[in-house]
Amino acid sequence: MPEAHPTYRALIDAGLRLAEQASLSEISIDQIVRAAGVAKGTFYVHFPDRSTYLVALHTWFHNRLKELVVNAVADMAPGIERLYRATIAYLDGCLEGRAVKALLLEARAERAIEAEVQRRNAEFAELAATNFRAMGWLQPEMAARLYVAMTAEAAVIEVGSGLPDQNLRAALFQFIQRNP
Amino acid sequence: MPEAHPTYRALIDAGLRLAEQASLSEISIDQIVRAAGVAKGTFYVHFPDRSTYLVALHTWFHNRLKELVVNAVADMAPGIERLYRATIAYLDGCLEGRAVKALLLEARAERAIEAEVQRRNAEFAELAATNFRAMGWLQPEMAARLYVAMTAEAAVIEVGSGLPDQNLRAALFQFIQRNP
DNA sequence: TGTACATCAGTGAACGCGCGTTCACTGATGTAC
DNA sequence: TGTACATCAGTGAACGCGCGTTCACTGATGTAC
Repeated sequence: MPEAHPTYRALIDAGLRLAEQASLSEISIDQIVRAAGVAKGTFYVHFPDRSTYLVALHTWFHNRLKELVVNAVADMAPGIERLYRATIAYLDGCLEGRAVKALLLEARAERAIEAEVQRRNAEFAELAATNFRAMGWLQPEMAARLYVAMTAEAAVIEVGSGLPDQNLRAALFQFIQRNP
Repeated sequence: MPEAHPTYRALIDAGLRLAEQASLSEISIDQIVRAAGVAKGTFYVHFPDRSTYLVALHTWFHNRLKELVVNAVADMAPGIERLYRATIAYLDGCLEGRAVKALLLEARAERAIEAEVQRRNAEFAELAATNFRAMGWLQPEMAARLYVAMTAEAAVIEVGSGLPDQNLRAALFQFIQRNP
């Protein structure tokens, strides 16, 4: 597996670091290789082109986040409690890596990884939909997609300050409380 | 007022048309002037640089949308009914111009207009907050900001198909029904 | 153990390309007298 | 009414720059015999 190669990792790590300050479209290969401490040609030893790299970067971020969420609710039955717990795991996970804004929000503007982002968002929406269904909501799939968008917005706000914001989370949960 | 000049308008209109198919970062000045039917130099007669143009483009879009929303609820008292009506006006307004995805969502990735987008989103959130306050929600400002994000997501979904989606709107409203 | 060859990550100069921006110039319209 | 000058939107060739990508080469490691 090529993803295990140290230089591959170094290039991905460099990208995640750069994405803390810049949007994906602003990150050039020059910047990436400089941050990773390798020559420009080395980039093309590990990635056929820039697009493939951006997809890999996004996948890396998303897989880690999804794993956190899935683990956090592994033993729970679908329902509002599981939705709470999943949301908290998601927000906490986003706070660990600061590249959230670029990868969660701005990634949607990158033609190169548009499809990938859409697929990944659908995964999260599907996870959430189970809970909305158990909670007896009408249109659980659509509610789930909207809820994911709302949670992503909350993550972007929190990453802005770098700290969990309990008032914000309370506001978020208010949208799913006392509903049919 | 320079915005009234026909060529200025033509350049903005060209941008709005191009934004239906591409994200803002992908739209080059070559494309803009070709779409507007003017020479490249003409662009710089009306805009000092690309950033200023993008801000003007976003402002144009936002002003129109805000006007629609404000007019739709002008005679109503704050509360859930006004929030419904404002949301519907917002979604209907987005369906008229197809550049929504670029200007609502992907615009946040553009360093050039980041601040502008933030200010505009805050305006919408402020409008919505009045209603959440009247509805007795805790954290009405934060709830409003999350709600705006959710509504923007709904707009992007609708513009994808080009048609209003009543199930989607029902799902959206479910988040604010039967709440304290 | 020693020699010859294969493999492959890594290097960095060089490439062509498209971009945003500049600028000297044109031509139509307005103003002064 | 006619002449001289000023103003200003519009033009398009030319610019320098940074980008993604290529490629001939290096050097270390592995393999065969």
